[in-house]
Amino acid sequence: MTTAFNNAATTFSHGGHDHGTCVETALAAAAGICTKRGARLTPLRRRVLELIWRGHAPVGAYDLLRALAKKQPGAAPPTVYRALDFLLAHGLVHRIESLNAFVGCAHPQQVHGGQFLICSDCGAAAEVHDPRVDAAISRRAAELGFTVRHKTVEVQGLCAPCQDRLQEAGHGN
Amino acid sequence: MTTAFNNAATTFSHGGHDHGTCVETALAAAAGICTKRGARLTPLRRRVLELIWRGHAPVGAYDLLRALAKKQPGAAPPTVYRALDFLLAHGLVHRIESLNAFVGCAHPQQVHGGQFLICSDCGAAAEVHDPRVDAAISRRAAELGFTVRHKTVEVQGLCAPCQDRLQEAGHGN
DNA sequence: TACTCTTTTGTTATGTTATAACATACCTAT
DNA sequence: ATAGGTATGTTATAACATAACAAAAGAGTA
Ligand SMILES: [Zn+2]
Ligand SMILES: [Zn+2]
Ligand SMILES: [Zn+2]
Ligand SMILES: [Zn+2]
Repeated sequence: MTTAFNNAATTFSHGGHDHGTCVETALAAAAGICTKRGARLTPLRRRVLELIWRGHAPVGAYDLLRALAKKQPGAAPPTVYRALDFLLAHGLVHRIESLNAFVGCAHPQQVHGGQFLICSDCGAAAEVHDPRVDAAISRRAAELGFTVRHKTVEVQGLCAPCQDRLQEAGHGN
Repeated sequence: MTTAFNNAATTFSHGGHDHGTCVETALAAAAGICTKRGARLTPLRRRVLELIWRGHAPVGAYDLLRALAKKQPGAAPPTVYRALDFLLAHGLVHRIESLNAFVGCAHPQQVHGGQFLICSDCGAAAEVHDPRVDAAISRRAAELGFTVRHKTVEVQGLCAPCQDRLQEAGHGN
């Protein structure tokens, strides 16, 4: 089997993976998608996507702005929010509602509402697509005559490595 | 069977229900819970809870502040955020992350993370507790070694009455 | 009662996130 | 070239949230 990048295990591996490959994969996928759709992944938009992919933890718009402003003094809030709007519209990033922050999409090929596991300790957010979760929500909504437009599932907790680390640290107490 | 207040059908009934009863039920339940716990549902906190229960649509903190300020000129952001902190801590209201807004809890007796169906048209948010949704999320998290602390499920879409109304309006086009 | 400790509320200031509105630059096609 | 659309620059402001300290109110005790 081929190595799967941008899955939950990779996200929570805390640097124990080749993150350069994550970024390359994501940027290449984004470029391909935009070309196919006739959308323009301009240098600015590409730069913002790159900044978001600096890690697996969701990034705030003003963090992006600060990073952007280092090489681009004219950058202002609309600069980054417009880029984010573009990236969101094309499914290249997701907004994490409970953090007011943005994270790169692990599977931008198909349209989807994301389900996220967010580690309270290391901050990483892993995108998962559990059809059972999806089906359970759809089923319940249908029972109530509710038409679903978008599902938000965000689970706060501790990833396995952080649990282990915290437990280890606890031994000393 | 007794009439069930504050369920999804009631929430989406668009005024076709006795909302006074919703409010009374909620305030009485809140008072009971606070008494039992030795927590103080002060006039201010009670007033904020009452304002949140003016409808079934989530309310922003600054909307609450404006409403509060009419009878209480000294009210400032901390006034309302403190009251909200209290109400959240005691499970009397929920925060809707995707709206930065707050809604009354329909079942404050037991601790729970809420699942919400939010109508994009009328704005109402119905709290549901589907054990299958809950179980599916827990199961998936467990498979990935992720320890769940809090689940956020917020579904945007159209409630049945709004669908019907929009479809009806569409006939004229 | 007077005291003291704790909780709640008042008050001012500031931090953080997001958008409105209009100007300019840049592509693309005729 | 030039007109129309898309993207970015720029300034201002709206919307959401918290920090920090002061004053008041409640609850228990001497
Ligand atoms: Zn990576
Ligand atoms: Zn972690
Ligand atoms: Zn009601
Ligand atoms: Zn509705």
